[in-house]
Amino acid sequence: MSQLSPRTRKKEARPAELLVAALDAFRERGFAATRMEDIAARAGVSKGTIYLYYPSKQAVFEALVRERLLPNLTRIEAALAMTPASAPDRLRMVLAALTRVANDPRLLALPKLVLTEAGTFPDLARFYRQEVVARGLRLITDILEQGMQDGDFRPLDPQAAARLFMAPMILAALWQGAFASIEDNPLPPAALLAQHGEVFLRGIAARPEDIPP
Amino acid sequence: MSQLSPRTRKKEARPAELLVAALDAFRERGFAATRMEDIAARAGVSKGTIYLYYPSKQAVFEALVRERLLPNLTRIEAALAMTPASAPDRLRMVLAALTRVANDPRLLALPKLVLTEAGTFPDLARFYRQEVVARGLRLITDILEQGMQDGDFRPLDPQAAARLFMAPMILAALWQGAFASIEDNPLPPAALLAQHGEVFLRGIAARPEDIPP
Amino acid sequence: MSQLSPRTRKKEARPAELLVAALDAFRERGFAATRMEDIAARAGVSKGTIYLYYPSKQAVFEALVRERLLPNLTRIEAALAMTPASAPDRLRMVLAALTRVANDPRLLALPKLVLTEAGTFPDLARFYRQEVVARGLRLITDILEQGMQDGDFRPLDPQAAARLFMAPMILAALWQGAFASIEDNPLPPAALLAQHGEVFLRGIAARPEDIPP
Amino acid sequence: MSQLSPRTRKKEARPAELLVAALDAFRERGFAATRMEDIAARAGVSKGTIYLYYPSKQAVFEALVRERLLPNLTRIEAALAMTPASAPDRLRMVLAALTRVANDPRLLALPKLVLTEAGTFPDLARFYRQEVVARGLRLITDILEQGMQDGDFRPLDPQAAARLFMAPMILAALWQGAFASIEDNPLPPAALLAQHGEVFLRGIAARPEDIPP
DNA sequence: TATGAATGAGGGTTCATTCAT
DNA sequence: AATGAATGAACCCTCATTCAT
Repeated sequence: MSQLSPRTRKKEARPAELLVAALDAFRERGFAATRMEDIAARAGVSKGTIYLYYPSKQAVFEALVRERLLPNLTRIEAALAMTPASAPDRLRMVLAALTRVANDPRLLALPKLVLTEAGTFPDLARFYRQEVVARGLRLITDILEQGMQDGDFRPLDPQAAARLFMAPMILAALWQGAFASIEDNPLPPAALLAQHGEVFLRGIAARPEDIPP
Repeated sequence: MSQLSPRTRKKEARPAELLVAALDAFRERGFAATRMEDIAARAGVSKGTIYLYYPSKQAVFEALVRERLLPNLTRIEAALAMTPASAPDRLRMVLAALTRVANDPRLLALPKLVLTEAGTFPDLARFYRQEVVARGLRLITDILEQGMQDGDFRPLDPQAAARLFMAPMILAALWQGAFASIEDNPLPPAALLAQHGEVFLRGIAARPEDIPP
Repeated sequence: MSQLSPRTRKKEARPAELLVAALDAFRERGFAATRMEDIAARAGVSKGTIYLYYPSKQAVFEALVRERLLPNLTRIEAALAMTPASAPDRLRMVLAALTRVANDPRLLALPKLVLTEAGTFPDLARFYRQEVVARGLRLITDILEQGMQDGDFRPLDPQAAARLFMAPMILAALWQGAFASIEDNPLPPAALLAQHGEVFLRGIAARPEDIPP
Repeated sequence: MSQLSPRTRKKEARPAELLVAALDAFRERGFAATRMEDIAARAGVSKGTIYLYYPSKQAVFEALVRERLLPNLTRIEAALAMTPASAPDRLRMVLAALTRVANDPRLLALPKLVLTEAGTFPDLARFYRQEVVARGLRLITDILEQGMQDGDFRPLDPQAAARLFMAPMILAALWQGAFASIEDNPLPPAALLAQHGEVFLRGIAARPEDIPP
């Protein structure tokens, strides 16, 4: 992999460069309003070059989701598998990971784009539903169920509670795209998620008085 | 709806008919992908007729927000102004109102559309930001501050907490558009919001043990 | 004709009112850019009413030319037929008539409109060519030939000279439409035609020194 | 013109090819009635190609005026600046240049188009007024004033006389577009201008008897 | 006779995609 | 592999004309 000559390595890097350019373009204008020429210009190549690597504009979008979002999810899954932490602490770990994502506007843009464009691209929505959403929700429901068994959380519908746990993240993602440019005093995503951790953990705790403020 | 030909139906009903048709079309395909002809066909009129009532596609969208979403907000504001209820009960009232909206897919589609298309239509985003979001958030922050003063809620950042309170509503709105068609066993918005009410109220309560489960 | 009741007279006047409105509209925006609704609004009627009197927009235009331009031409022909004046004086009479037309922006607009739109309406062009241009040129060529016979004018090609005699009139007509609105110090048509009379009469005179300055 | 396919022809020639095609199309149908597709078909390219070189239909028109009409004017100005000829001879030079333009139907179509469409395109009218009309009139008024000083011309209003000098040219331009196709025995523009030179020069001469017939 | 809501063909413009170089 | 000129389908909007009242 790293034995390749610079010339070859450059060729290999091209698709990734294109995806970065596409992500920035999509972030700024949305999928529909982004022209292939915009992406090409950002990547410093010509319009036709994109088609050497991706057969269509939609394919660029799909590659973006596939290659940028999933690795983050996999990383969290791995970290959780290795730790013996309690359910509340695991939720805190997930929240910390989400906060890292939320602080990177590029990463934060991906869920927003998917949600925004899912209606127009059923294939993408299906892929995202299965590969990202389902896996992400399972992560949370597993923790919730463990917490209920351990007596840390009171009885909950894990499906609903898992979605509630993710909701502020989605809100933060959408907010940046929708109102970022016109918002006078934007609330930083990190502050939102911090408060969320407190409120949510207390809200589901079996003994709320034990939760540090 | 009516079997009468367009020329014989009453013209006063036309704008409302067009908005309903437009909302259904936007719900199904999004704003950008909806053609004026789609809206016209749904309304049982011809393309040009729309322009007798709205000067552009964007104007149709704006009318939709203005005439469908704002009245609901105004109604809640009025109801809250008249009641002597405590802060927690006020939050429950708002949640009940949100649940009513969430159970009407047409209404629920509007916030989703705005969030989805806001990037492309800064004017609309600004209008929505001021007339819907700002007013809605003030509603919640007022309640939260009252609750803190009354000793019902523990100390919170009202700006963050208000957004957290709304987050599941946004999630429900997005979910239906993005994944409704492909979701195997969708979680009803009402169930999500019910659980949210419980968790959130406990999470912010000064004495969580007083909150009924 | 004048025995009709007011109610009937009003109906009879409708077509003429429409033509006046159409002329004003055409003057201001040209034929193509004038909408039937513009004409209707000026005439104080509704769009559909125009179609009760004229089957199409083009028909309105043709009626305008037919009923407004020809009578003026006929009047000059009649005046010339009755006078025993010399050829130079006849030319001066024609010029005086043209000056009266040139001072009435409404009348002046008609030749301009025809010239402007003739390319798009071959039927109209043919009618105008035969009924207005040919008759008008014959008027002038007759005078020029009389003047040559009488020894007042030097030998000329009457076809060319007749067109030269009319050229400044055409120029004045076009000028008002094309540049009237942006011209800083417009030259009044009457001044142009006055100078033209002098220059042209001297230019074709057999004894230019006899022409008063 | 070339039998090569558009993709193989040279791109440098494209703008000029498009202008020729556009001029022919405008000549035949006028600006408003010409569709971009007409121009494209004449140029042997597709509709979209035009937009690679000109941002709008109006821009095509403006380029036409700018690149076809102005150079002719500049050429005359330069020629006059270099010659020591008398005022009458200068007028003859201008007339010769006008005759060359008048003999080229394509060139002759441009002033006609501007005059015809000026009402609808104020920007174009303003540009033409300043860059073509004003410069052209100054050319003539300068000559007229020199001629009056030299005692070659009798006292005149130079503004009016300059317009009178141009009037037959305008007439010729309009005539071809308006009636060319239906005229039975058209008078060649050259003959008209030749006679005009004679008549006008005699008409403004201080000593008409010196003017050769 | 008069209205004005409704129609729908038509055209300017955009842009994802193709392809000759 | 890379280019970028060329393509042409698609879509918003206009407005002359129609027709039920």
